[in-house]
Amino acid sequence: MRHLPLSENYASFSERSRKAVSDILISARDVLVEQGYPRLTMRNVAERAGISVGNLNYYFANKQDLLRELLQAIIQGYVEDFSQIIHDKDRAAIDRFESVVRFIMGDLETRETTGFFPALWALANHDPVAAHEMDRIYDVEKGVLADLIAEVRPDLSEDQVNILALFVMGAIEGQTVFVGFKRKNSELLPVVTNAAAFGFRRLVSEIDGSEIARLS
Amino acid sequence: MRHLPLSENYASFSERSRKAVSDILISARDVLVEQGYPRLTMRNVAERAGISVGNLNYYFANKQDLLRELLQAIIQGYVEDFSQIIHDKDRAAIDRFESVVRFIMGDLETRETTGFFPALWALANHDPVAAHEMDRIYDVEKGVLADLIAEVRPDLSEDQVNILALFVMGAIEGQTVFVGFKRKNSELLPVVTNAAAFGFRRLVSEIDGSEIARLS
Amino acid sequence: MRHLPLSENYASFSERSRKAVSDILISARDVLVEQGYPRLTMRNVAERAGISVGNLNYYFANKQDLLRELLQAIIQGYVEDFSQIIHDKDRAAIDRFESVVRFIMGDLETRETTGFFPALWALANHDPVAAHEMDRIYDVEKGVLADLIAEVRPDLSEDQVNILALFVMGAIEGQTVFVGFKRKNSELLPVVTNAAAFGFRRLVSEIDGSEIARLS
Amino acid sequence: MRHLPLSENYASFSERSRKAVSDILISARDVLVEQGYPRLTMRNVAERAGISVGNLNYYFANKQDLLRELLQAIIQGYVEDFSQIIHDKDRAAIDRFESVVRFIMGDLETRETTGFFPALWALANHDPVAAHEMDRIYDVEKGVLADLIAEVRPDLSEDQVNILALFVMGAIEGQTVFVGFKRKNSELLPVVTNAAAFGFRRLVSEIDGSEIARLS
DNA sequence: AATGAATGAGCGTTCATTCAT
DNA sequence: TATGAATGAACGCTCATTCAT
Repeated sequence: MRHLPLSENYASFSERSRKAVSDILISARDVLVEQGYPRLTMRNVAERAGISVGNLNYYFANKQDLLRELLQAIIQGYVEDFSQIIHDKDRAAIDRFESVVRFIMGDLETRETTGFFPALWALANHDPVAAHEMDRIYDVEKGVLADLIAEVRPDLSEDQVNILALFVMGAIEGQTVFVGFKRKNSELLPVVTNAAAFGFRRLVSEIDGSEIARLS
Repeated sequence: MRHLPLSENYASFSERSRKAVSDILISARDVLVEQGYPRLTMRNVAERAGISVGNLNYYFANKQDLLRELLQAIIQGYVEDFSQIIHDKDRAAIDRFESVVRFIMGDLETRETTGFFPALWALANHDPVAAHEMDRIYDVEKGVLADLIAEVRPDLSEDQVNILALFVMGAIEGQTVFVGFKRKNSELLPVVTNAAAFGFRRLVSEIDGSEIARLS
Repeated sequence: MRHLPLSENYASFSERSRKAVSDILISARDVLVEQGYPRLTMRNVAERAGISVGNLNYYFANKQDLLRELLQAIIQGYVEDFSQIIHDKDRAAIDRFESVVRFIMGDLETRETTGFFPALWALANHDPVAAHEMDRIYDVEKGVLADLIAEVRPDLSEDQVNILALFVMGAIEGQTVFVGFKRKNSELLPVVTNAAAFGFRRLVSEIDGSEIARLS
Repeated sequence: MRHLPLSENYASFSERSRKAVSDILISARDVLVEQGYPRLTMRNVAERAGISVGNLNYYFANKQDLLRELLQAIIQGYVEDFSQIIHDKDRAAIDRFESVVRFIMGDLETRETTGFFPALWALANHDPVAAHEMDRIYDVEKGVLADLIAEVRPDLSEDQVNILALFVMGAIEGQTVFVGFKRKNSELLPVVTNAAAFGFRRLVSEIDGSEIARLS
């Protein structure tokens, strides 16, 4: 599983405390991913982390705080992954674009991703903190895609590039609930990935700027 | 808002009962959509419906039953909509395919759709009833897409058609959390729809069967 | 099972009503005997009787009333049985006494008796109605025993006879919870009955009046 | 009142916890004895103990657990009393037997005994835990009686001794509901005790083994 | 007579949170 | 830091009872 990087809020903490906080966040993530948000209770997290509820409340004064830090930590992990995608300048931009698409889709089949993101999306509908963290990760993901699309299509405006990136990102993320971990068609992820790669490649390469704005 | 068709379980009920059940389901849907699943409590639903908890339990013996009927009713509404998509034989299959894509995407911006589906996806990760209802609606949606794709591309095998339909469906549904109701980029739904229409049209028209199975 | 004689309260009722009341009481008795007092709910009784709760409340305005009538009816059945014990004047009084002891003990093994009386005793500790009905049945039972003891022992005072009858009655009833229906030692009822018959016969025949009042 | 010995489950608890558990069990016993089993609710117990329902559930995770511990504790108190009955070897076995009979009967008039045992008997008809605890106490009581009877009557087989002990025990316990605390004839307990002592003494001394097996 | 619909109180239980130690 | 103890509100659900039809 992805590691859980602590936010800078904990920079000044002792190593022991950082370990405790980290253990708690890992436990919370596991509960959330394995049992869903309604079962993400302070008790369950404390039990999973092997500490008392009182102690959990010492590290996280309330559930809101825990949830915020949890979302930040999980999302930071994904953000760091995206940031590490190498922009190998030797390869054609469109090929690097396809690589990124395939990379993101490859992640959908992990238990963590399938368990976490639908919960995040649902939460973001009513929880501002979740909505904010959701924006954070997808701004990064969209930025990665937009950079590559801009390189492939210097003729497009920034807005047009942005729209394409937004669509491609949503289209990829949407696969989660159909071919994700233990989902009904999870064995089809590889071939769906092929369809995605082909489709987005064509789309990005061939769409005319005017198509984006045209009336239906 | 979409109406909530009662299941045939209630066919034999009195008009008064059907009205009460319908009111309850509408209240439950509103609570779910507006406040999210964790707030979907028997008390909240009863209060919203203007009845007592006792009476709510009279109509739905337990929360599981209420949730099942709610999911069935909501999903039946979507299923009926899909079933009504006219297969206008005068138009080319690829044009009808694009119409369907635009129709589905047009639905994403409704409050109900944006509020409901992420909740359903999250629920389906841990609740078998939700998982089953989710399968039901997406089998229909995928079937609609697959029929059209098969008509456009008689050269593809059933499996290949199915994979394309699965991808297109996931790609459309994924837009929900980015351009849905009150989401950050909801004003971009029309142009993203254009990108989707263009991209899927190209994909379906031009992909070679061998592309689907090729190694990455 | 013993029949359930309706009290004279229902003498003026139509045959149809008497049938309904009787059905309800039988259902209530069955629920009480089979499931215990905590499960003797209006709903359970109505369901068992195949009528609605509303209708049950039509016949018995509240649970107290139902319970009172139920206790009266059940106990009346036992009372009538006791009353039918033939005082065969041809046999010796002590033999008839033993017959009555054996008769009462023979009843303990029925499901109804084992299920009903402990519930009645527990109820009588806190419910005046139950206490009153309990007095009623045991006054009769004690009277039967006392009459025979008085015949066996004309030398004893009425008080002394009464005390002996009270003791014998309690001693018999107490067997219920040890050798009653499905109780741990229920297969020993016949031999325990022998011990009882022998013991009470000796006791009644041989005890001296002065023994009853002596200090321990 | 009898003290309530905590089971060894609580041996490792802090003094404060043991005090709390003990207070709760005492409160629960009082509620059960004074108000009966249907009123033995978590809320009533908590209120009686002067704590919150939440705290009650902290000590006893559910009502079943509370009931089990309560029954165990109450019964352990009686068991310990029985175990302390001195087998004074200087006196004749039959005299010691009579003493035990008188000792047990002397207990019937306490509020606790009269309130508790009928509730236990009723409960045992439908609750396996109650049935088990009931077996536990009566196995001890029967053992005490059987030991003495065997000493009095070395000519009887173990089975025969057991049957006599079973009968005597039931006969004693049965007095509870007639001459127990605040029962109709409670003032007669002393004289009934005399009758019992005399009757059982004669029975045990004089019954012939063959009487136990004879047909009625 | 009989039903179905409705209520409000109370049930056992879980929850996030607080606090003394 | 860490625990165990405590709270009060809310949870899903059942209950006896009422009422319009």
